[in-house]
Amino acid sequence: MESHPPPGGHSVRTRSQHQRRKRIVQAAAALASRGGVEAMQMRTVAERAGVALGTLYRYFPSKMDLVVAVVGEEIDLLESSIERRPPGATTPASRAVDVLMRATRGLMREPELADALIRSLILAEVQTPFGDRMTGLLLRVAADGLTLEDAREDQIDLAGSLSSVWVQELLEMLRGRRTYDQIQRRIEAAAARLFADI
Amino acid sequence: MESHPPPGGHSVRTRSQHQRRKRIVQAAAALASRGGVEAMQMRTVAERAGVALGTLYRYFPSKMDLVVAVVGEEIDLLESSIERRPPGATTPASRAVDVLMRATRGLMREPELADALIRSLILAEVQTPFGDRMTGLLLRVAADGLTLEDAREDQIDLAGSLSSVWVQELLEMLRGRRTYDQIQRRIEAAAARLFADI
DNA sequence: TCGCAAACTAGAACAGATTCTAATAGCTGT
DNA sequence: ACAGCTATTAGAATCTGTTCTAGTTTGCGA
Repeated sequence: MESHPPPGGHSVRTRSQHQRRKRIVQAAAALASRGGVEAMQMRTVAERAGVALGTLYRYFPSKMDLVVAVVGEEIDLLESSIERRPPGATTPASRAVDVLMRATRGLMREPELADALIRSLILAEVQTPFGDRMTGLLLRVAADGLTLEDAREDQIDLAGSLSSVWVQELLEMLRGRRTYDQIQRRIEAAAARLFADI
Repeated sequence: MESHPPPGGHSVRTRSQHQRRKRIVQAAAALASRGGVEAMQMRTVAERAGVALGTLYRYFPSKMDLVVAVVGEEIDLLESSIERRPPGATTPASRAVDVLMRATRGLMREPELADALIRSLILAEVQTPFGDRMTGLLLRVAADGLTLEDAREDQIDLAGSLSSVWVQELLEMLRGRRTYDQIQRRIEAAAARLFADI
């Protein structure tokens, strides 16, 4: 239910705790990229990361928290990729499409992981930074550096909507009900309209 | 994972099997409309429906299948209500908004059940007719009688996108992260753009 | 260095979904 | 009435997420 404050409660996370946390997330990601969430069993993750089950639960109070952490890393990758090579298209809508399709291709590379992560996140009871981060990324890229704080409410609404459309399309694709081209067409259509006057 | 063919495998479902199935679904719905999915425990459902656990699993191979069945009944209600009293607004976009907000209010009445509904929709492996039905309903209502078969692909895309936005907003609401008014604002903004030239 | 609080560990315990088993009940065709 | 089949039942068993326990290790301020 909670996010994941460092174990101690009040103090700063030490280096070794940071390492441990990282090892756990990596082990989890490795397992998930094979058999999906069900292969990512808490006992197995703990074993693989070389920590006790209780320790795993100290770092990640629930499996969902762990999933969220794994997803967080994926988004980090996307963000740094965008930073490294920003979309060069000329309209806000096409820059947004660029980002989303790049993310789509990234996730397609590990379909099991993607499927597991997307599903879990959508079902998550916990507050996940996922939606907000994607929304912020879209705004930044579409409206040239606009941040979530500076954006007008209606701009946030529209970026959020585009993000929703994308997530749903991604899910459909992972279910085998959409091709990459279909997603692209739909995202382009939605972005062109939603971001027309952003 | 599977749909739910009648127990026997090949033969027609008998009356008593039909009754049994119905009792199970009713018991499940009753439990879910209180504590949500977690209150709807398989043992409890079986007990409440007066069948053995094994029998419950013969009818519904997984809890999700049971949820989907419960949800199916709710969707029927929703659709027939909308057909009984069609939205009277003047623009396609506002008729679509009308439908979606009516559905929203309907679902708000049983939040626990709604939560289960939306979640199951999103993660169902099985093809739930819901997405298509909602898309079709939106098209029909917005473009005055247009059916899924007659619609152009781009129209279906846009209606599908609006449906995605709605589902995501609904989920956020059920998580307590959106108010009704926020949803309305977002749906109106999205519909106005997506359905502008439908 | 001492001592304490927090972190860690192995493993048992618990909970709820799902599966399995052995036995019984009910129907169908002969 | 009988044989053979499927449905059903009670209950045990299994699997995995989560919690709990009791004891050990570690970091660190006095």
